[in-house]
Amino acid sequence: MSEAGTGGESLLFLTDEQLRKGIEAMFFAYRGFTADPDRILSELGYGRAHHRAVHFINRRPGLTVNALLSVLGVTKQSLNRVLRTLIADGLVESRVGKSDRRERHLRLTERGAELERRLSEAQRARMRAAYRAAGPQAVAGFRQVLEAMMDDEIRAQYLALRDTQS
Amino acid sequence: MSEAGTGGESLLFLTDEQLRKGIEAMFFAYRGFTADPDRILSELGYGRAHHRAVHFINRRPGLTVNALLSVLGVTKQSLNRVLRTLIADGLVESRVGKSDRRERHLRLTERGAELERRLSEAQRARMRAAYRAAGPQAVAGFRQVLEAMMDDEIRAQYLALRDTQS
DNA sequence: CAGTTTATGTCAGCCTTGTTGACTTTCCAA
DNA sequence: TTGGAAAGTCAACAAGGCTGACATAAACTG
Repeated sequence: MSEAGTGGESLLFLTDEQLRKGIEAMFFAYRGFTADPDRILSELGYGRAHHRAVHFINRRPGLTVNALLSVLGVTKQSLNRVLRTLIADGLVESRVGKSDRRERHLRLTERGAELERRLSEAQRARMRAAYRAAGPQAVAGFRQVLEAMMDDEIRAQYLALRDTQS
Repeated sequence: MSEAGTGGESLLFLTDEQLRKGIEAMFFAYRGFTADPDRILSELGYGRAHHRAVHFINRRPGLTVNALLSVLGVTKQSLNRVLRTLIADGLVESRVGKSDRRERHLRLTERGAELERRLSEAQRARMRAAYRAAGPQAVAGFRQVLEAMMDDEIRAQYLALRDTQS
């Protein structure tokens, strides 16, 4: 795994050693990525699962339980537990669907939106600092590698969501 | 990436919208990042915690429980449970410290090393594909952003480990 | 209209992996 | 030599995954 490559480009960045550094960087960076929201959440007695639900409900207001399920990649029983507490606490509202009354459409209440802003601002602040430190070109590369790392199915979901207005 | 900015550089990459895309990319990519090892682990009745322990024991053979604890960022009780099963299953060996007999020094057995190779090769394969697809420049940016995203303390640990031979 | 499928919710029970508290063994310093 | 600190272990609890079974309501299909 080394030395000069085909196409006149070095392949040194594909050595096991380089890959290992990337793997460890991913592991440690993800800890930082979730650290700030985690602190806020634990004050309120919530966990990461609540954050994820709130995030995607904010992103697609009115989405159905089923849609949320498939974005999050968890079972309905697992999501339901989280959703139940968010609804009981008045952060999420569940409305019966107009055209299909079996569906429940989810949206954040004003209080839910407030929590969402608090969580996402904390997460953005760290991201902003990292982006600023690394510069625009690094950020473009960062996004490229992450997108290439996703499962095909997940990437399709991500791309469909990516350029959507919230 | 265009426009004029302070210092002659565009700041469009720091908009909330761009940050949000990065946050979601991180979320979905991490799922892909762990997906392959997770499949192998669940066949064997292990979880991600076992993977992390095996990874870092392989990286620093002979490290103490305490050292492993601080790399992983969990409590010793939590780690102990995982370690106990790995030792019972003959994947990890625990030796009483020579100079300080309170310490336990951990290393992989041959079977443990075999599992480690299987797990890390699966993870590297995905990483390699992503790196190859994105190219060396993107990879450099990827690493820069990840490093900037870590907590200061964690980054120090990561950097100390980064260029160490395993 | 009867029967089936779909969307959702709920209960029960299991597992992994985090937590805190209490305890033992060992080391070291006063 | 004794008391505290450090390393590790055991016990018990909680969050949040999972599966399986089942209920309800609404929609769809023959």
